[in-house]
Amino acid sequence: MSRLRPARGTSDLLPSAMAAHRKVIDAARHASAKYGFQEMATPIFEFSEVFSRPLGDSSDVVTKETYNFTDRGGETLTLRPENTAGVVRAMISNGLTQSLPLKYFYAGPMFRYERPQKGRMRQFHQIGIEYLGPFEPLADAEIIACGARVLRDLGVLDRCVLHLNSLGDAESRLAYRSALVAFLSDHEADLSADSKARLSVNPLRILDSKDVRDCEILQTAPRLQDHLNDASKAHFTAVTAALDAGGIGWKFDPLLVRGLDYYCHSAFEFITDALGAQGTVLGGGRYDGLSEMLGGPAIAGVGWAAGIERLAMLVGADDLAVPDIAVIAAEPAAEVIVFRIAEELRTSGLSVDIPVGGNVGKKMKKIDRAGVGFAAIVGGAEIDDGTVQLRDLREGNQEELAQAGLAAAIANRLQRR
RNA sequence: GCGGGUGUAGCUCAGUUGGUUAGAGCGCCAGUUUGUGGCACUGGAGGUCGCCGGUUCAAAACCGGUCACUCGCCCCA
Repeated sequence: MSRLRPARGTSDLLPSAMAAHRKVIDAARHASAKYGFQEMATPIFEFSEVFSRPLGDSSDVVTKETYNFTDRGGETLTLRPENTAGVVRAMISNGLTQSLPLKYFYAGPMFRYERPQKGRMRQFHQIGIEYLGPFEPLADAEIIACGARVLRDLGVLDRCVLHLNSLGDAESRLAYRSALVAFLSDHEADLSADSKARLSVNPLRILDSKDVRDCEILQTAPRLQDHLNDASKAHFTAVTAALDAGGIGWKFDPLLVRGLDYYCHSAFEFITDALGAQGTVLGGGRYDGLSEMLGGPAIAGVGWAAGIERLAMLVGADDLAVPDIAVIAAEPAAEVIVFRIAEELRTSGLSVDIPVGGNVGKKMKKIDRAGVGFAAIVGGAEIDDGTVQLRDLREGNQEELAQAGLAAAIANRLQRR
């Protein structure tokens, strides 16, 4: 075991892992483009206020999970723990509040200081979409539909259940919050230690406690859906009607409360039981208050993010890309010719490897192990004739071809496979 | 921050009640094949047994500490 290792909670993406990530990102990019989302990126670090102001002091993400640092100019910066705040900040910074609505897709690394475990890393990667501007419930439905399509295109939707809840608007949430606090205060002595602490800081979070006694108490607690005002009820009904019309299955989950403070109305998670304790594979909701919290105008928004590592574990990797052909010099005098042929083949669109080191046998062995299907061998006789020996490694046969027009001949044989 | 599990070759793992020079499979390198891969055979390289200390005539094994990884709690993607 080497002493040289990646920092805790980080890992290298070697080609096979990278291929799985690529597959997830490509699927999400294609699916979101069908809904009109355009790819963009924000910096991976921001002034710390970008995250601390909207996420709130009660959120675990900010209180204990962020990577903060001071740069040489004395600025206080934070590695992004999620990307929604950064996207909204970008909207405000670039004056795009005059160009609504905006539909953005992003993919990139996020950072949270946590104990790593299955499906959870300190540097992890997310794909996500943000739909900025519309307050209409159809926007909620559209981004959920987009999330479902990403999962379906990846072939994992049937292993996920869409959990959906409504947190209501600010008025409904406040009314419910006071009712819940009043109820739980009567049972405070029986609550778990964590929940006691949350009672004053972030009482809604007690709803998704997994503590057994907490769950018993919550059986008789006032319910969020009973405190939704008419506007909030209408919003939720419209979202679910659209999902039903679009053939998207969902499950009402009154205990689903997302961790970040700026959520309202729709909150949802696609959850799987195939990943151990980290079941949430894609989650999001509506965040109409976020822009104002950042000091911008009141602008509505809905979006979601999905963990690439978690999806990649569900999806598995494709085979790695292998060159179409290797061009082999049988003697030193053939090397420049081989190089010239390789460049010509690449110009024609083929992917070409030039194995180095050892004799022809070693080179053949190397490309065979790599899975290359064809070898073009050039030695003294071929130099004189302007030919190559084209060997088909899968069939085991070989023929002599002119160097001129070689690309077409190879393309032809690749087609026939 | 709190619990459980695991640390032996590049990888997956054996290693008996403590006992000579720590093993296997796969992988890697080389040869049988000096212009041709797979298959086979032969040989080779590669280990401070995570680290430090203790017990012992003797420790990969037993004890203590420590570090790392891993799975959970918390929270989330």
